[in-house]
Amino acid sequence: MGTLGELERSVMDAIWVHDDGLSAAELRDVLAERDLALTTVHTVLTRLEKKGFVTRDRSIRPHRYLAVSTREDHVAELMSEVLSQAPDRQAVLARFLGTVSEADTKTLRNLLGRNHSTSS
Amino acid sequence: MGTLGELERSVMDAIWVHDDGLSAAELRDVLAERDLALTTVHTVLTRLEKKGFVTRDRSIRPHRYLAVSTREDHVAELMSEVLSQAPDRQAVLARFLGTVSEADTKTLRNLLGRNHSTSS
DNA sequence: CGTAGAATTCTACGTGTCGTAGAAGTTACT
DNA sequence: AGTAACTTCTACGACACGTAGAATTCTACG
Repeated sequence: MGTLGELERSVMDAIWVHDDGLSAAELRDVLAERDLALTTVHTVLTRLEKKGFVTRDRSIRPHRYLAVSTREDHVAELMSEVLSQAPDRQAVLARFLGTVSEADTKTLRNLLGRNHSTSS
Repeated sequence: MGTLGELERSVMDAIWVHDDGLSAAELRDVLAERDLALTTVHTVLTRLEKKGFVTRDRSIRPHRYLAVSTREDHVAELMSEVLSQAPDRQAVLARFLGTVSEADTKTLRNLLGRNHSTSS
């Protein structure tokens, strides 16, 4: 239930870039290449709201649409979800490390380097 | 184009468990709870073949269906795909580490521990 | 070699989601 | 109150997927 269509993704991308939120009209302009009707944008926004990806500020008139979570949080959550699809997490993580770039592994090493767990 | 429907996922799960492959009839039995017609299983298998998730051994008569890659490889690939959805990979990885279990971080530490890159 | 029975392929339909947007309703400002 | 902008309602076509009947192709046995 967390899947996004193509237009929906584009809209989310735009919203994620604008942390202060945008109105439907602004969104239509940002997505100008698509040349969408304003109502189309509204429909998508309503669906994204229903899916829990955006909230809207109804207190001001051109309602402003805001992302519920950052793109990074969203993607991280998706990764966890995906990881949980396989029973053998270790095997998945091993293969995952094999597919990512050197820079990514370096990042992970850094992040894991500090904050060691002193368990058992 | 790498999405699986619900039945498709169930079928893949069954195929992934049986590394030696299964026939359509065997699959129907494995998915007995669903009480599917054999033709339904065939349709799904054909679609999964078209999507590149399974191959079939056409040399023997009850064709045997085999997974193209292991579930772990598949999931790892999905994770990489998802990760690439955000431009700030570092931020995603940081949040990702925040969402996974202690055991997972330990696994990652182990995997990253050895095999250091001696780059420049 | 012919044919029955099993297996495979072809075709199709119902439902749900998504891109798309017109029409109708609501709000706000003058 | 009228009008222009904004929002909601409703809808339709396309596509994916679950589902499966009908048609075709194999294969083994007599």
